[in-house]
Amino acid sequence: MKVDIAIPRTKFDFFTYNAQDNLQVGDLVLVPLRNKLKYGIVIKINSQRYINGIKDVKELIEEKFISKNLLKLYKWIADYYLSTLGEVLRLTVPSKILKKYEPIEKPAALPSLVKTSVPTYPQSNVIKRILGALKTNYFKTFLLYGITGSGKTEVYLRCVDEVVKKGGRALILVPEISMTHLIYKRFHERFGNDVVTIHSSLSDKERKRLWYAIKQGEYRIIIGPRSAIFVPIKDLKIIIVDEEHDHSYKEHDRMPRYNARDVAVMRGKFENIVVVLGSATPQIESFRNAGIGKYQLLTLKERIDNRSLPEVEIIDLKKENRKFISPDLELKIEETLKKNEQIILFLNRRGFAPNLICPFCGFVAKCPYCNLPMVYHKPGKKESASLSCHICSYKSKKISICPNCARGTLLYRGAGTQRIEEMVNKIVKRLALNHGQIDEPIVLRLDRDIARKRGQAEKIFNIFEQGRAKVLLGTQLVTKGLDFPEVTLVGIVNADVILNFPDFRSSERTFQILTQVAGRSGRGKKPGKVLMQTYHPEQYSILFSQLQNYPKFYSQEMKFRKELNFPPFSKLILLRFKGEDEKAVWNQAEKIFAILSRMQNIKAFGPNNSFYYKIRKKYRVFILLKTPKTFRHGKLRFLNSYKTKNCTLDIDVDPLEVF
DNA sequence: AGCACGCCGACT
DNA sequence: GTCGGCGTGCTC
Repeated sequence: MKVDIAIPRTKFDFFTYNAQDNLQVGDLVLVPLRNKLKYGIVIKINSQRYINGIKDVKELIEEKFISKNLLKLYKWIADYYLSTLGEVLRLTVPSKILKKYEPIEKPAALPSLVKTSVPTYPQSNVIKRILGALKTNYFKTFLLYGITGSGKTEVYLRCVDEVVKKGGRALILVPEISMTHLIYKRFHERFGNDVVTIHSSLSDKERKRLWYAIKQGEYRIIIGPRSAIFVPIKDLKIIIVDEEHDHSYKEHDRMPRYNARDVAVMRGKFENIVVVLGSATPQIESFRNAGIGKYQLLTLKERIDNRSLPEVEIIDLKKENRKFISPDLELKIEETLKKNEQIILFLNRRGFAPNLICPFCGFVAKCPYCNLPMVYHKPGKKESASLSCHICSYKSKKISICPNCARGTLLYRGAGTQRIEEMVNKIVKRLALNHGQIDEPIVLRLDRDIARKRGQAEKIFNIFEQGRAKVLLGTQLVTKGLDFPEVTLVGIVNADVILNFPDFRSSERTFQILTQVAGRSGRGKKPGKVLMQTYHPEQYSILFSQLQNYPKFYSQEMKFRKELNFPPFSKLILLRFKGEDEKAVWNQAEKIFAILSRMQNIKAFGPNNSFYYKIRKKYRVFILLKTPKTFRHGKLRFLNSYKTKNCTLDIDVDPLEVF
């Protein structure tokens, strides 16, 4: 008999082989491909496909390697994201197969409800609804919209507890590595060794072992980032997607460009289980889905223990004469430090200064590969002062004299986290605080430059949690999921960084990030305060994040989306053309644009320069397609063959960034 | 996507 | 003389 076999890390859906009759769909086999042996998964038996030169399956490795439900899911992903099964399986099957894995025999640890707390009334209402759905053993998706500090994690814990008691298993997706351990901590103290995290710093060997261990049911609670959605789990009963609006759930670099949140919902559908999407600032599409009944909306409107949301004050930077830290913010920082309370400062920009500019001729230091301004980084303990391209990571030595006119010294323009750190340290010094440990810094900076070192972020969070430092200053890393009760002041140094992106989601992202970071304030007994510095105090995402009013932001944003026919009113597909030969890239884009504009039900926009027109010497041009939501976009698959020598084409279904 | 084959520059 | 650079093209 002939069988169709999907082979991971190929760009095809499947290959056809001759085989014995004993093979079943889902089996793992070894097959010859291009005079090498490869692992593959049987996706169809009794294939009628006719093709020359069919080879034989070499060996059956493992029966029922992938379940039918998961295979259905993988096919859906390949289909929906215009990818192939071979590409999808790259994410789902360990690169080297472990033979004869023996699960460790461990006692079935009962959930240890040691640190259980009593849920509040609103929490228990929400929990009741989810538990009700769990009892039915049927697919249902909940959108848990709960404001910051309303205790969403407690809801997750309760639901997982119920699932585990009944012998089921739970999968919890979290946005990224830095957040994995925060959630892990909460689950670990409740469930002990039944919890496992899959984080990116695992070695291949450990990852492989975990994959098998999980598949064979060794753990009951699995926590991981977006790729964890693919892991086979026995008796899976619930999938929780924490901070469902987060952009790190979307893969944008390579195929398949999936969104793990949406894949989670589809997995729930195929496996007939419950999915919970949680957020204080749901993605517009998700809230819409709740509005039209596709998801069930659950709401937590209040903070736990009757704590109030922090008071948010806007500071108009137009009136502050180009100061990075306004007098109001400076005063508030001083007051808070004097009271010995903690501060989080947020600025979405790494480095010391985003521009190095000549005051005489206007020269700006730019990356030779991307033609974009280089960011000045101060010397660190190991690195010397440098200019760094934040797009391609190219680094060069810092220059002082203008290479263009040689008339004088280059100036720093703008401020990144390093510069703000310096300024805050000056404030601290002036106060001459009695800190006890002289050698420990009062101000901690956390951005990707620092978090790059393994375990460093965790270390910084721990120091801050213990109160050994008073100010935590950083980029997006300090906005997500942090729960430090002693923080009573959050300062947003520049609320506009994301707003200035030419993207239809820039308002939404601004609202999300400002609301999230504001929510870090006043989580303990003392009331919190937020100071938000902006050049656009009248902009609606700034205003509604000041009020921390998601529903109002949602309805305003929906008006704009409807007017311009953006999601959730349409479906987007982004085509990105890239190549070193500028002309070839444009030619190819024009050619495809002509084809697409003749197609029914597709509105094509472009071709346009990308916002980053050149990255690593490659020019970038895009076409945006808007289609009706119900449009079957599978017919666009033919675009995959439009790659040429000089021009590659990336296709992104449901892109989150359109520039 | 990988992985081989293939045809030109700097090395033991 | 070869090692290896990455351009090109194929995989049941």
